[in-house]
Amino acid sequence: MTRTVKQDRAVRTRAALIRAGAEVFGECGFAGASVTKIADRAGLTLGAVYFHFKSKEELARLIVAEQPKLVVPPQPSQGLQHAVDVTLTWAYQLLDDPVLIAGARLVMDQDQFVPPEENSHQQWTQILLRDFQVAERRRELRAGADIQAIARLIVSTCTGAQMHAHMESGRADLPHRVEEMWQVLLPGIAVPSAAKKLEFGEDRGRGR
Amino acid sequence: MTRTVKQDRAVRTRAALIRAGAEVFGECGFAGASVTKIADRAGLTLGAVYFHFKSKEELARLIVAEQPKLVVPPQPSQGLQHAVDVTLTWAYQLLDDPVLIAGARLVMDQDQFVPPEENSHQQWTQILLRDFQVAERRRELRAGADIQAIARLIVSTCTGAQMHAHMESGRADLPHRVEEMWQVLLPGIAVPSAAKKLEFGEDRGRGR
DNA sequence: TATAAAGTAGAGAATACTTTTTTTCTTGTC
DNA sequence: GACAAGAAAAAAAGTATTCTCTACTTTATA
Repeated sequence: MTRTVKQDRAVRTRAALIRAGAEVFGECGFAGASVTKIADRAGLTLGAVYFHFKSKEELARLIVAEQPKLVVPPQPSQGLQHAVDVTLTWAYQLLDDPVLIAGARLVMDQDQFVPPEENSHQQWTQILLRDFQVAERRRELRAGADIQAIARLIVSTCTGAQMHAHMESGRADLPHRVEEMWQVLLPGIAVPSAAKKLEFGEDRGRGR
Repeated sequence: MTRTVKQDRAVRTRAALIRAGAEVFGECGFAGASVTKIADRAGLTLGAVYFHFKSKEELARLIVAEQPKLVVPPQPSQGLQHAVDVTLTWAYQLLDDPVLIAGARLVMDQDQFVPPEENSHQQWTQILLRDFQVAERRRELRAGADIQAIARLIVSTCTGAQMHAHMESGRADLPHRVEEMWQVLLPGIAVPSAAKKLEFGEDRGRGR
């Protein structure tokens, strides 16, 4: 009997389809992106798309699920600094990563292909919440801070900032906006001594 | 020659179409909303839609343009308080106004039917910017506050908060989130004496 | 009653997503 | 190295829906 493993050509075309899908979803949204457009963008045909993915929904779902794995701060950190690093890394990486761009664009379309419990808002909120729990133990936060509310606020702000930045500058000034966000937010949530120690800038977002 | 004025039946059906359009756009986004669905929702036919509106784009454009006029705080105010009032009014009205809901949903789809200079981000940012200019003259803001940056930040946050609230609670907790936003933001932008005087709560959003 | 406004009904051409069929390529075995 | 078998991709077809436009009919006004 002839056993055949997955060919690496298949691995490549699958990656190409995910990339092309991310690009088109990022530009047109879910409903506006046609499978034909995606196949064309990848230089492939409809058959290739439907060989690798069960449906347009599944392709979109995989692209959204891929996201959190992509955002890994270049330098180790904890607590408040880690929260800062995650947002900055996300902002810088969003400048040229089609998958992250698609994730941001599909935020509102998610209900069409993602089960309610897995939406990206909650994913990001959980990540930040853990950082703030650590920050709380390290006494970096003001007394009585509602860390759940703060985590949600930051995710909201980043989501909105991405949209503004997309429309006004092609996202180029997103990192700057994220940094501004922290400058305005910090006095309200962190103790001054902890806020003073935080590091920002490009180093935090894409390594030195 | 027989002159005939616009019949008020036409006024009613036009309003019904705008409402139906807003509902469907709000649920499906621009590309996902079909003109057929809109006509069905209004209990009318395709012909009626195209009699009143040149195209699907035009209908969406009108719905987005309608927005700022809809948000009028119930009580007169100025400066910082007016900024607060506008955001709260917007949040409360968004709970049950299909046109505002559509405006929020279409934020990312705008490039498909709105000329770049008229996008809703800039509309709202301008409104808040004027409030902050007044606030600055009244010495409500901290020295050296970048009011342009703050205005953008607030619009971003409201945009993002609407999306989170939509997914997690059907928007029910949006006013609460907006109020939380101000509580966290104010220490960073306003002088304590001015912040202390601000009023929040449902009264500010939909009258007493 | 005549005229224009407002709506209905339906057609057309394009495009949508998906499935099925056919071809090409790759791999393992002899 | 040739051959067989299955994986990968192309090609094509199917079904449904898209947006828009063009008659045609109803309704309201003067």
